[in-house]
Amino acid sequence: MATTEPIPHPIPEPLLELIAKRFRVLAEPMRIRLLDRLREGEATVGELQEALSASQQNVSKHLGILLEAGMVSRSKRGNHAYYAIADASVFALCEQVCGGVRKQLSELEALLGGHAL
Amino acid sequence: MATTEPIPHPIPEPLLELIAKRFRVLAEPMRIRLLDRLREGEATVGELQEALSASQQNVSKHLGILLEAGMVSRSKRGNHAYYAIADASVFALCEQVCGGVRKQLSELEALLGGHAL
DNA sequence: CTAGGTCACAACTCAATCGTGGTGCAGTTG
DNA sequence: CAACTGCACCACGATTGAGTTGTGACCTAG
Repeated sequence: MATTEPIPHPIPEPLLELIAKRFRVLAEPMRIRLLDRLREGEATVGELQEALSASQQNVSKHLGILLEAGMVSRSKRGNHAYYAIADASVFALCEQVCGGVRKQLSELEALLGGHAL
Repeated sequence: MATTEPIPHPIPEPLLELIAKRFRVLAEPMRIRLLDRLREGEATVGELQEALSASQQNVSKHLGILLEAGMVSRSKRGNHAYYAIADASVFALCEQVCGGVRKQLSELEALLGGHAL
């Protein structure tokens, strides 16, 4: 989209921490599940709570983290809070990671005798 | 490389944890610095230790984590252990994240008065 | 105004992890 | 062989984050 060559070589410290922080946000299965569910469209806390079989407080907390990271947006309508994907680029990230995971799994399968999953 | 559309919609649990685990590996500034330094080519633990101003044990430990994640490779030659990038796709990830960070920074700058970096 | 439902915040517990110090092992040198 | 160097493993505080419980704020309905 924009400049695809943004990184100076010795990555400066503050940028380094921002990058790590962003990775850390995605380093939790629950948050990935939330994002994955939000892929279908905006949803309320209650809907996400039920879809993921998690507690309301936990869902709210993780949504708060995703919100602060700028990955989702919140719009309060009436008695509900609707969350939606704000930065669709996270899916590109996930797919990249999935590629790496796939590669790893393939190697494992090869070592184990070539059986599929 | 391979299929670029690998993700079924409700991401299955085990895959979910693998993805999160991979993100977690990159969620540490020290490891990103190690990868960034290894971008120049293979290096020994001592070289990395000096380049990053970190303790030998810490460097070795993080390299072990990166090694287990399949992101670097180790080759022992004589009395030294040479580490090198094994999965160059991690840089694509970092650049994607940098894109997101840039966007965030731009928005912040816009809010603060539109000054450039 | 009262009752019920939805969401967010605060405090707590528990597990994982970072960094360090100490130590063992392999390889090199004289 | 003996001493030294380079690296990895183990165990220990100390910090961080996830998940739960409890509670309060806000909106809606009757």
